[in-house]
Amino acid sequence: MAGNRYEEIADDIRQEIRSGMLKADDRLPSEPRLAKRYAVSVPTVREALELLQNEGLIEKRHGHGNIVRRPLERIVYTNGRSAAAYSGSAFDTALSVTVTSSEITAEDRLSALLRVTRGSRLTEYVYLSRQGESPHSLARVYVPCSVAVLDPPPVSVSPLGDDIRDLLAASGVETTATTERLTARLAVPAEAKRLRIGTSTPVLAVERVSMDATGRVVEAALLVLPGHRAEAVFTTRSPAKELETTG
Amino acid sequence: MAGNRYEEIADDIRQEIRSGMLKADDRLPSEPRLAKRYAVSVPTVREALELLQNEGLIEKRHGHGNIVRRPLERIVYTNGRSAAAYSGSAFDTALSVTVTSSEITAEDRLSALLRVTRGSRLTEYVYLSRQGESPHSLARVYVPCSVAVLDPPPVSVSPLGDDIRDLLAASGVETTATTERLTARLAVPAEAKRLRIGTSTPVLAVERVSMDATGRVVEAALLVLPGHRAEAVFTTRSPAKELETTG
DNA sequence: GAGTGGTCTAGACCACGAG
DNA sequence: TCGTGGTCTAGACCACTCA
Repeated sequence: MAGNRYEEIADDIRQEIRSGMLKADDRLPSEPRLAKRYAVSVPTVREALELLQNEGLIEKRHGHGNIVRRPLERIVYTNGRSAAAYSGSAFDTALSVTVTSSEITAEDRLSALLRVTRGSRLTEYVYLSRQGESPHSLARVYVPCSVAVLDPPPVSVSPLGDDIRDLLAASGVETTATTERLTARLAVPAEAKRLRIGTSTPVLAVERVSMDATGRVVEAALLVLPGHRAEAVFTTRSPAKELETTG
Repeated sequence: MAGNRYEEIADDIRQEIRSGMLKADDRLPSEPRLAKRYAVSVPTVREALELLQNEGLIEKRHGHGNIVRRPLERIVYTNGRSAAAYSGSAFDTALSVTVTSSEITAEDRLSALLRVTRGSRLTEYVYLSRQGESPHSLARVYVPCSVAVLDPPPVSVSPLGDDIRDLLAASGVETTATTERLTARLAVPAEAKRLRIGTSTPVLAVERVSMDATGRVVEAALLVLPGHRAEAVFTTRSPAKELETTG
């Protein structure tokens, strides 16, 4: 089926995980040991493990071992709101979200995203959600200080920073339009470290920009969602039906 | 900066491409030659080239060489419609789209997607768009035979199969809602071969489902867009304003 | 300090593509 | 046929984790 030796090995270990022979938090045999078991060299084993890492089945820990991951909650991002599938009782640990905030200066990318002049002051909120020990998703939310200066919510229930817009609304800044730009790319090293994934793991990257009625950007966010546990769902109703009614 | 040797090498070659020292369609020196130039081993060179392949800068051709890619048009998928950025005159070759169709039987995944019973008959349209010699994007569109049997458009201008919905509308089947589900993953071998990308290249995968007013699924599509040249943009207006009017 | 994964070496052999 | 990339080997050396 899979002509490559490392794919066969990955299939075999995947089977051991799915069948329950290897359980969550178990440590795989060391890479030299796996190489012996499958009668291959260590780099071949490592290629197989890389596949499993990219699927979210194992976590590689330098100096420690290759660990079977607990199944994590899927991130569902629906029409501009996070709706992490709180799939009832399927998970023994709930999501926890930590938020840190700091004031920063808008540089090239952020000034373009928020449509403010370079050097403007912004508040940055960094949302890191965890499920048990495992980092789950990463969101960075930016609000120009000229729009509002909010108290940072020390503990949030919105892993992707949705509550910022609610806080803005509470202080009189209404969001009337949100634009999301989604791309698929590999994790950059800093993200990989934070989310405990590999640099060959695909992520769904979301740029979210919220505007008020005057077209002013009131909030922007950069979301990084590991590909193997994230999906974005958008529903559009009655498209292209305005052709007849437009004058 | 980048502690890894292969990242330094990738940076160097990237620079040569961006600066114009290496031009589109140029063949890089062979991998052993590059290894000599950088005083590293061939596998290290190959890791560097893999990075460049994943960024869409080069194309690896087995038995032939590593080729500098022409810059390709970006795929912009906006609110359920493809709006490939025909960026004016920047590209010397236009997109061409070839469509092939065949009648198939709905299996597990497709029957669930289209909400038809397993074994139902479907028409499958495969859209492969190319820019010059390079495959650009891949779309598979499915229409249940119970909904309509359309003439396949032999040449299309919609690289992502949008015209199917127009054809459906022309035959009296109106689409009133479209749901897109987007994920980031690595290309599977079959896709990698068709799109001439690598199996470590991230793709933006889109599942699109279109329904008519009765909730019947009239069309579904599976889109595969190479991550380095695709983005999906969704705009939502006045969200969460119905809270006060709902009883 | 013992054991682990991370990076890299210097080859071998096979499969593919073009002349 | 020959040069290319694709896969794999059998190590070396370093960096990290944990007892």
